[in-house]
Amino acid sequence: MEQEVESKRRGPERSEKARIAILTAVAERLLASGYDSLTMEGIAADAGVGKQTIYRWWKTKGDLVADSLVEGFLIPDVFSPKNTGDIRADLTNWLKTIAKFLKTDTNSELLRSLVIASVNNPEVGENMYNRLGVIAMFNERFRAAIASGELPADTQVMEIGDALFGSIVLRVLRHGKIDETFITQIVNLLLPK
Amino acid sequence: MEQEVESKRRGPERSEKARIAILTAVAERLLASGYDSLTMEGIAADAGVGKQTIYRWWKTKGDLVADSLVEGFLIPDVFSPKNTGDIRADLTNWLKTIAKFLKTDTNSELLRSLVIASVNNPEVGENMYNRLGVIAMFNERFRAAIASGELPADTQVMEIGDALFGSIVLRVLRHGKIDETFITQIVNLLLPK
Amino acid sequence: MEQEVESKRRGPERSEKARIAILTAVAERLLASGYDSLTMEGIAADAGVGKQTIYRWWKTKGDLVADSLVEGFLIPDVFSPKNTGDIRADLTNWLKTIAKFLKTDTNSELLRSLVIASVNNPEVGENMYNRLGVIAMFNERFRAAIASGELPADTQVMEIGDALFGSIVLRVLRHGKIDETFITQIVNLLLPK
Amino acid sequence: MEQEVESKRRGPERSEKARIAILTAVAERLLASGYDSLTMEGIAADAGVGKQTIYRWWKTKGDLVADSLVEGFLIPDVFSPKNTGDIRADLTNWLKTIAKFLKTDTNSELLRSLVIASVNNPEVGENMYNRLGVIAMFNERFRAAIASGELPADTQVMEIGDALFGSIVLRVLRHGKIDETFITQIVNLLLPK
DNA sequence: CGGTAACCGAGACGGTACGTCTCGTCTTGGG
DNA sequence: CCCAAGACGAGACGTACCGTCTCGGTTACCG
Repeated sequence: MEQEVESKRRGPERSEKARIAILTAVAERLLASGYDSLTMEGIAADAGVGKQTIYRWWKTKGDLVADSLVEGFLIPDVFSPKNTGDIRADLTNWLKTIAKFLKTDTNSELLRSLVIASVNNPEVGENMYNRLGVIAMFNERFRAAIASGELPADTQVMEIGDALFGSIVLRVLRHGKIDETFITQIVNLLLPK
Repeated sequence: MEQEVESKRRGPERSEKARIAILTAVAERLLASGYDSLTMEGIAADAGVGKQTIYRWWKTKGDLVADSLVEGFLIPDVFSPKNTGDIRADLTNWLKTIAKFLKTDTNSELLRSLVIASVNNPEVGENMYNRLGVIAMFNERFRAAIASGELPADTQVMEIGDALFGSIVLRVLRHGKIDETFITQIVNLLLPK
Repeated sequence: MEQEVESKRRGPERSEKARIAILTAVAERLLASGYDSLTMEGIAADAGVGKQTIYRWWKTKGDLVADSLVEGFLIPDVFSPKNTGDIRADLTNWLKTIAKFLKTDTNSELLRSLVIASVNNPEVGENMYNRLGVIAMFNERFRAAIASGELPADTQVMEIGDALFGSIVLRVLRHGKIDETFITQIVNLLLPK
Repeated sequence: MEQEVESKRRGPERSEKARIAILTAVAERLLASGYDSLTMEGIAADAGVGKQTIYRWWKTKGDLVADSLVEGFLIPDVFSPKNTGDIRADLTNWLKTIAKFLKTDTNSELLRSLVIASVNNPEVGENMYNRLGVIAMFNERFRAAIASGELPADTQVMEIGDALFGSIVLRVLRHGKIDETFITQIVNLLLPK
């Protein structure tokens, strides 16, 4: 991950242009041809940057992916669940957004790449949760539903979250579809009326 | 994957000794230091085999892992669920076996390696299900429970399976524990009394 | 070189068809793309022959080339010098035949290949002398000229031969021309009127 | 006013240490065991260098040999012919130096290796001429002899050179001796009194 | 205002591994 | 015992990247 800012130093400041170029190159490569083709030399070439500029600010490939993810180069900002007061409806709608996103080969391949990256760097996994709104859905929306009495206080929130997102990951790993039937079934299973 | 047997050809037959040596080497490397250190040259050296002998019979690294998995070099034969007539007890016991297996760093690292391998080769994923008894648990034990009336006929068997195994995979990816608490909670969630 | 025939042995006799196919394949490869592309596997494939059949009868690549040369697959039978009673005229005519032969890229490349082969197998060099008529020219035609009194008895026959053929080899090695001027000059130099 | 046309390159300069190590390794391998054992991997290993560093600067094995030759790693600097005013004596002495050099198996094997290398790279042949003093002998010493009237103006200098050096090459190819008798005879033949 | 420390691009370096090719030997089954 | 086929252990080929190091050039603070 990126280093912290020091108090005062000499010399030029970090080039924002280079930083953006690098994270953009990471995203383009990842989306275009998957994790295997994500080479440091390729990124440097695409970004028009020296390799040292990459290694100066990121230690590993996983850090690069994590950062590119955090900064929104990989997954759009559309996965914040709404709160209409109906937890089942909100969950279903959120799942539909995810299903739509994963419908393209590019995006499901991206998710597979992120799974690989998260093996080498746990931060990738965490950020993936964030970008896809998993945290927002379960840590916030579900907690709110409990607070409002819509759900019982002993609801196993994180277990439901893992079961739900785990189902999705498994399906994507085996190139399966995330369709309406699946959404209905999984919601019924994990959030019975 | 391995080629099919032809009708009749001339020349020496495939060396079983080499085949075993290769699959053993794959398993040893995978268990010892993960997917990243699984190099074709290393496998060949460990197995005392020419590289061409590997490429003659397997096209990709994923094929090697899939075969090593299928032939039982990676995961032991201990995950067949029992049928005591009590589906909750049988599921819980099966989960405990898996939890015990994944308790060691070696084995949880192995599962992470298999997840990576399954991205490049879907067969790895399928065979992982088989070896860990996921198929046996859900396609057989659950079906039997439905047949015996222990479970309702409309039980979403595969959805439960994915949710359960997906939870485990997610937990292992983020180096989390699979403990008794988790087992109790997930069973309660997915198989309510 | 090929093995000697034993007195009596069991089993089928050596396949003449295979022998010819192999020597033909050697010649074709050598003429088509030079010594570097002369691989044992390529020869076997071209000849429709098992590799062992080659190794059974020839020990080295050089032996193959030597045999292909001896049997006339590489250099045609047109280099026997005539004896018109005029040694200068006969030598000049013989040189013109050689010059014509070496005019094509294929043949000059062949000679370069034979030079390489002769480094690994001296027999190739000797047979090259034979096929190009060097032996016939100097060991026979020159001796005859001495016997008939056309040349002095102390003529350094083999030295002249080496000087002449050496000039040609050097020129071919450096891709130089063997033209009429060269022939006139070298004859004047080595066989002064 | 002169313009600074050369745009200075950025980045590290070529490593002279690596360059010398590589050419030395080429020479050692060539002298120790001939052209066949001259492998790129072996050179890289001997020189303590990555293979890419070789391929970065030399395209072929022949280029390596040519460079090693040019830089004097293969043939010593002792073949400049003298000018005593007696061309026959100078030629004879030069030939004796060469004969002495070629007396060892190592050096005659080296010459055979250089002949092979020159087939793939004409520069090797040219540089061999230079290092052995052939150019100096014929293009300079002979021209001087003509200028001083010691030799007739129409002397076929290069033809004599080729005939002489060709004789030597042929003899070395067939593992023959370059002895005093040979030298006397060839000088008498090509430079009659 | 000159020194100097950290930035940048480029890219050479010693390495590892890739997947392919060929070597020479060995092993089948058929003639 | 010959033959075609071809598997085998071995190892070189030339390429792609790795992560480190070294250039010359460019800021931007600091004394």
